[in-house]
Amino acid sequence: SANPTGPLHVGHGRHAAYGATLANLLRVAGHDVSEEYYVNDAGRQMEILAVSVLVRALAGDDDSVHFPFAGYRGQYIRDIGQNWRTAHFSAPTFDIAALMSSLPEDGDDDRKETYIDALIARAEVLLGDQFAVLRQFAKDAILDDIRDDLAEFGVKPGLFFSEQSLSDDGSIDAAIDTLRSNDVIYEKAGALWFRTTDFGDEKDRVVVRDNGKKTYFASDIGYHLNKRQRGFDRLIDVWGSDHHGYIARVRAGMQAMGEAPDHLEVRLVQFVSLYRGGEKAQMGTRSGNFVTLRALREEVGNDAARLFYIMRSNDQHLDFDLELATSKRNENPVYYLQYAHARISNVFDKLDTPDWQPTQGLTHLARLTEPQEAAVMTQLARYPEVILAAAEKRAPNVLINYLRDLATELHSYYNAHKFVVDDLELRDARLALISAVRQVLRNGFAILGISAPERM
RNA sequence: GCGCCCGUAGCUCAGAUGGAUAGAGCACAGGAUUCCUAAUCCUGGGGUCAGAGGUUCGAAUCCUCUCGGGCGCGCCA
Repeated sequence: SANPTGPLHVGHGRHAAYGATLANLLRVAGHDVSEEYYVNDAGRQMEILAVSVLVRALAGDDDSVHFPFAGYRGQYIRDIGQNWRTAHFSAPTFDIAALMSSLPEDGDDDRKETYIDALIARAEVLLGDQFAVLRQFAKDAILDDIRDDLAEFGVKPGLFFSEQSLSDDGSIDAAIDTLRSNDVIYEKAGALWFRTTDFGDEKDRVVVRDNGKKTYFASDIGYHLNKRQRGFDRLIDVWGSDHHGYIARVRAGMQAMGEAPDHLEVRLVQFVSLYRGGEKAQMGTRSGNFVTLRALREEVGNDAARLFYIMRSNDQHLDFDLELATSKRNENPVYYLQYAHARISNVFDKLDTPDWQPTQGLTHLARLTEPQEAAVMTQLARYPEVILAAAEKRAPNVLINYLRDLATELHSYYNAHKFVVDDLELRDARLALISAVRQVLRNGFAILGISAPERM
């Protein structure tokens, strides 16, 4: 999931790559898998997004106009503002001065919260029904961008699930009612609390605030219950590691609903640091000046991005070296793997009998007696167990390590022996073997979401 | 203070369920191309597996503590 308040950045990319690859892996291992992207489109952040866009729509590129400290910045906000104005606000009924007159003082501290709330309230008054239209417009624009970005990255969840829809269709209220009837809800200081301590959490948690608004946690319970009710046995969540403290309470929520705790499995993804050569690249989120997933993909390509993101175990910090990802040498695992595939393809391209079939070699496999051939065959035989182990451990990097080893054996074999020899029986046996290697590489690449180039 | 993740070669990292002399790439030194792509391969030096205890016939792996790094501990999302 990610907040639809701006483009995906490099951190989100790792989550997407991990989740998509894990889904592929589980599918190949025999599971029935559905992928969902949870959209955090509820609450105040969408309103903050709306006013950020509104300020830009009214101020244009006049940077002398004050921009709220709590607002979302970046070129994309300007673009959406411009588009919204053209589509829905071509004849403004008020100007920037009216929007911003006599608001409390803004500042880069606690004051920004008060300020942005006042600005939202003002915008709602001035825009009336149009405020909801604006909010929807901004959200759709960003979600469309995220969807396109992910699709280009080979990540295509079957469902983008809206958090807001849980409030709209009463799912959250229903969940809270269930909790109430299970006697784990109580009221304190005007808020509704869920006694998660009954289920091992370290303290109880608020589900409805004293201002009547539901917390993010309430949505979480509603969402997971909803997913269970849609028939899914096992829910695998991919979260940022900074959310690890939430596992206990969400699991408590499931248990209180009468769900077995092991129906929910949470996989944490650690942070990504970008490097360019030896130097750490800027990745701060301040001023909207972060590195987007799209920029990263454009710089290193989809294949390198997909592979680098999941090359390391997901619970380990990732140093993503942009120079390494584009280098065309052994040090770059993308090329190393793909080159093995291209080399094999090239052998078949050069073959003077283009209709050659692997079955021709199967009856002569006993001719494969070289140590490199034994090594390749041993490695090939491991593929099924590696798939199962990687799926079981939820660790796509296990598959990558395997494919690297397979590529190594292939490259060594290639350098030690010629495949297309005059002895046709031996030739056919060798071609059958490398044809099998090519197939396993293709299968593995498909799981990893990277391409299998015929030539490089 | 409490919780989660982590600490393996100069650098980036593999080493699931404990098992023989701890592996790879980069970097460093040397070598291979009349032959299917050298984006490759082969050879070599380089490690007290953060430290200290413990369990075990056997520990990088399991347990405890210490040190070091990252991230959390809201009526935020």
